[in-house]
Amino acid sequence: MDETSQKIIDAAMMLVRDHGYVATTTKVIAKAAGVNECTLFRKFKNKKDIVLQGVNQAKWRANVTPEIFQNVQWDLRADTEMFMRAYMDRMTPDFVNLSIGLRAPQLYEETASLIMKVPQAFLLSFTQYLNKMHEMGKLPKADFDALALTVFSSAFGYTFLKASFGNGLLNVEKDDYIKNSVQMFIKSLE
Amino acid sequence: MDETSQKIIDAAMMLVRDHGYVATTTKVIAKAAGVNECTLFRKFKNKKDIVLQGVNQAKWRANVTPEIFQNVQWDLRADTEMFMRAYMDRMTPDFVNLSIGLRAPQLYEETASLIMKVPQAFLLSFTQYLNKMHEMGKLPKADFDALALTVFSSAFGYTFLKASFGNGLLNVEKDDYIKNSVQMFIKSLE
DNA sequence: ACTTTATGCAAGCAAGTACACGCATAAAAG
DNA sequence: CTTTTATGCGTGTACTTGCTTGCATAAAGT
Repeated sequence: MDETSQKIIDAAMMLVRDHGYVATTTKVIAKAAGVNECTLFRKFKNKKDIVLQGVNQAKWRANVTPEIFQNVQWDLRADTEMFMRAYMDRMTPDFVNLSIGLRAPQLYEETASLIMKVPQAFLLSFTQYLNKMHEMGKLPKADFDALALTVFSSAFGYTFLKASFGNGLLNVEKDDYIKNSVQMFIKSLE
Repeated sequence: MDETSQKIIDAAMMLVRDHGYVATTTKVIAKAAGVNECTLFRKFKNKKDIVLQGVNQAKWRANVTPEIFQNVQWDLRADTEMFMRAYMDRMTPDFVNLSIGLRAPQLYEETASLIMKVPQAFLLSFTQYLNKMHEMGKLPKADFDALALTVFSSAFGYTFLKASFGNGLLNVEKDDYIKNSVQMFIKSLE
């Protein structure tokens, strides 16, 4: 990926994040990237191609992959906090807004599976973790699918609401929120 | 509100829900409403005016107001389930998608406060409820702001994820999910 | 019977949109 | 030194977009 192309992609992704895909015109992409408009079309097939290549770059995905959840200590509280924090630290308001900006009918079909990978990474990893904890005799049998979903929803809900409404809606600090949510989760399993 | 204007508003809102505000053109609104395009501008100031009037209609807001949370029995489990169900029954995928479709910079400033009223209604009502339960001696002292937020995030997260990814991501049934989440919440307060 | 009101229809308009073409030029590669 | 490559610049094109105007007509109200 040459420097110019990368500048174009970066500009496009930031604009999509801030204004949505449809409202992001090739003209403003070019201006924001500091290149001539026709350069976009020399480097990329079309506008959609720019964004699609951006979505496929690691730097334009919140770095939420199964790997970030591997560092477990087999302690329920510490690990659940780690899971939530790993997600919430990476899924910044910027990335929340980007995934909404990408929800244009023209490209959603091609981006949905990528966007879905983030929640999937959390849910799969955490469910597997809970199952292993059960096998190790550290957890009673329970509906781990539903439990993992509840924990993830908590992380997701907070992140999304914060990104959308800021402190106008919720003035609970992230750390307090995580502690509180995990405490709830733990106690319910005792 | 005359019949024609209402048809126009309804068509516009459905299109915004399905394709977003920017991608919803006056041409397709007219076609979907079964009227001539110039009729839109006889009835409304401009495209934005159509959507703004739609947003202000009760039928185009999920009917989530503080009133729907009034029917409490002062039983923590029953009431928390009622809160979650009241929200989740009304906030259908259609309304989730509509609120995303409305997130266009051109009108977000004027719709954000309306969109925010839904989470606010839940959070305020539930926090007040928890405080009253505490006054009645049925609950120990706790950080009710953070607790309410966690419960709401659970409801919100499930609703949003279901609307966005359907059963591809989560095959947990709504009723199971509510029961599970509420169980978690209750136990944590014991 | 007359007037008002609501709508359709055709045409149009200024601005914008994605994208293309040809030409100039400067740097990099051979 | 020559050729290739990358880019800027101006112009252009086919189409769309939000919105307007003038005229016809049918229904509704008086």
